[in-house]
Parts: sequence; C-alpha cells; structure tokens
Amino acid sequence: MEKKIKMTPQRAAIMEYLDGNMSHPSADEIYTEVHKMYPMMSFATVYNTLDALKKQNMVWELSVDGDRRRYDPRTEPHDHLVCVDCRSIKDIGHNGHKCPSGDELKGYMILREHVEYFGLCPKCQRKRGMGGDG
Amino acid sequence: MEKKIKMTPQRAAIMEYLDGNMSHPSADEIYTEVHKMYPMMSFATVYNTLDALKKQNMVWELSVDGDRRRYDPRTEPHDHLVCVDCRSIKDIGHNGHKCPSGDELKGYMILREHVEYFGLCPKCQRKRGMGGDG
DNA sequence: CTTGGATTTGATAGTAATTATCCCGATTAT
DNA sequence: ATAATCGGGATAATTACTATCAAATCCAAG
Ligand SMILES: [Mn+2]
Ligand SMILES: [Mn+2]
Ligand SMILES: [Zn+2]
Ligand SMILES: [Zn+2]
Repeated sequence: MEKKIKMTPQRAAIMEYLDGNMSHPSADEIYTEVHKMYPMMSFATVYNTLDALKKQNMVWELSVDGDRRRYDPRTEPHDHLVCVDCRSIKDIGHNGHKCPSGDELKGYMILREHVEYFGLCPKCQRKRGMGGDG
Repeated sequence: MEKKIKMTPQRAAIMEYLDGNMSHPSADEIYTEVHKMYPMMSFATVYNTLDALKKQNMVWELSVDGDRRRYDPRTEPHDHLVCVDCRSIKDIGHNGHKCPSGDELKGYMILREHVEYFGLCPKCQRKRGMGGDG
C-alpha cells in the first residue's frame, strides 16, 4: 500500500464532491462543480488530486468513454451500463463470471476486471424512436 | 446494415494492414505502417476509413487505452487482456457469463458487451520484478 | 465519349483533454 | 531557525482527434 496522502482543503473538497457520486464525472465536470464552492481551486489540482487518489485506489479511472476519462469513487468490483449516445454510465452489480482459464492467461497477472455493457439508455431510446429507426 | 462501402486503394491498404493484425493498433500506428507502403496515404484518410469500417462493423473501436483509441479487426465476441504498464492488448476467448438480470438493466437496451482484464504482461512483470516490489 | 452529381482524398486549421513546467507558499524534519 | 519536501495555481506545451474544403476520382445517364 502506498503511503497515506496528506489531506488539504482542495483534496477534501474533491473527495467530498466524489463521495457517493454516481455520475462517473470527468475531470472537467469535477473542476466545474468543485470550483463553484471553492473558487481558488485550479484545474491542475484536480488532475493532481485524481492522480493521488488513483494511486491510493480511492478512485477508479475509467476509460470507457473514448473522449474523456471518467472517475468513479466506488472501488468495489462492479460493472457498468454505458449509453453510446449520451455517454451516461450507470453502475450495476458485478455479475460474477468465470475468469479465463490458466493457459488463456498467457502468463498475465490479472489485477482487476471491467465488464461494460454498451447500449442505449431509456432517454436516448426515446430520442431515437422519434423520426424513424435511423 | 449500412450500404457497402466503395473500395479504394487507400481503404484496401488499411484493410490489408489490419487483416489478421492482433496488435490492436492506434490510428497513429496504422498511419505510420501503411504510409511506409503507400506514401500517398494521409492521416485524415486513416480516420475517415476507420470511421467507415466502424459503421460497417468491420472493425471495433476499443476505448480500453485512455490515451488513444485502439482498433480491432476481429469483430466476433472476445475478451481482452490489457497490460497496465505497456498497454499491450491480447485477445482471449469470450468467457460467457450471465448477463445482468431484467431489473438491473434499468430500461437499457444492450448492444454489445466488453470484458477487459487489466494486469501485467509477462514482460512487464519481469521489468517490475527487478529493483524491489515498488 | 461527355457531362454532372456524389463520394473520397489529403492538406491544414481548429478543438479539447491531458501533461509539463515553474514558482511560491505551507508543512515537516533536523 | 533552516533546509528539504510537498502541494497549489497559472499557464504553456503536447497530442489525439475533428472540421473544413478544394481538388481528384468514380459512376451513371445521355
Ligand atoms: Mn461505477
Ligand atoms: Mn481483440
Ligand atoms: Zn443515453
Ligand atoms: Zn506489459
């Protein structure tokens, strides 16, 4: 385990914002929201803090969204529903499945697994529904 | 199904490079390699072509690597071993697992699923092994 | 063959996420 | 107290990707 990080007002603010947050926000969203309450907060600090929290395994960095990295304060194993239209991400429980067998591993040491279901959220299904099936 | 795309020398070159390629290359790598053989090839054309191939479901665009999008000519269901150090991606067979139950779906319409195992490839395990457990 | 419309290419400019730099102030160790 | 380390903020730099658009190419019809 890495050595415990020092607590600072900025880090506390970011952690407070992330705590219980289910939206899987991007660095930009984190900055925008936290900056409202703590206007002294800088963008660089958001990235620095996320980096520190990552190393502590206090957040997951998700690469589900090809456009921007998304952050997840929930670090117990769980899976994700990702909407390919609006890019919303929803947690679902981890649907345990059999891990790859020994010789499939090709010598890899597995640290964690991610299961993502890509699809359309209810809202975007409705949006697409209007105006034909294009 | 989308209407079939027109074949052009550029597209053929890119498809030829991708065919059987197991390295899950980035757009940059595709450009660099194909450009060696076909110097008239432009970067924009690589992106254009990948876009066309995506729509035809002839390549998958993977967002496993937070730094760059990776492309996969293999479009049957299969899972991935991703090395967190060198970012190499290896195919493994799809280890069928039970899909989320009805009420977990929260109204989502699922289009496809991705399973990724993050870990260390044999080479990077060795690299880390030297010089302590840092 | 010629013409006209649609598609594709490739050069380049623009956008936006992330990283690097650098200096200052706060904290900690000696 | 002094020096060393660490964190914060401003901002520059990098880089993956997208948008634009004119020129080239393809295709079908006349
Ligand atoms: Mn989550
Ligand atoms: Mn693959
Ligand atoms: Zn949606
Ligand atoms: Zn590796």
